[in-house]
Amino acid sequence: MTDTTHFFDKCCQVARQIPFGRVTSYGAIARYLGAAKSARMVGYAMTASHGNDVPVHRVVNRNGLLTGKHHFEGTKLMQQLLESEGIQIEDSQVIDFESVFWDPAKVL
DNA sequence: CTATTGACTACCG
DNA sequence: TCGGTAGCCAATA
Repeated sequence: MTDTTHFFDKCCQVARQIPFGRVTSYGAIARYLGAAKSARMVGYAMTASHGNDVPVHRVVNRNGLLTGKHHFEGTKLMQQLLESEGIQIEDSQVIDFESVFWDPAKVL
């Protein structure tokens, strides 16, 4: 596991630790992993982890926009999930994103 | 090994 | 404010 897959696994681990009713950004996770420029890889890892217990729906882009909604069954499924957790969504974008934002480095 | 791609981010006009 | 371009890096073909 000390290979390149390490990055992939770490992303899943962090995403799994996202508390209920909170969200985080790809860049935040990437930065925590020491690869701030690999934000895309975080999202890529999410797709691969999409079949695991990883609440990837809590991961959004830097603007709080649900860019990954297309990877779910329904484009509105991701939004519904977040709203279900008490997060307000408008036009596939997280309202008060800063308030619900969860920084991995802050807990880990 | 090379080329393409993508759930990003930052910069530019 | 907004659309297009560039840079980045790892996985996949």
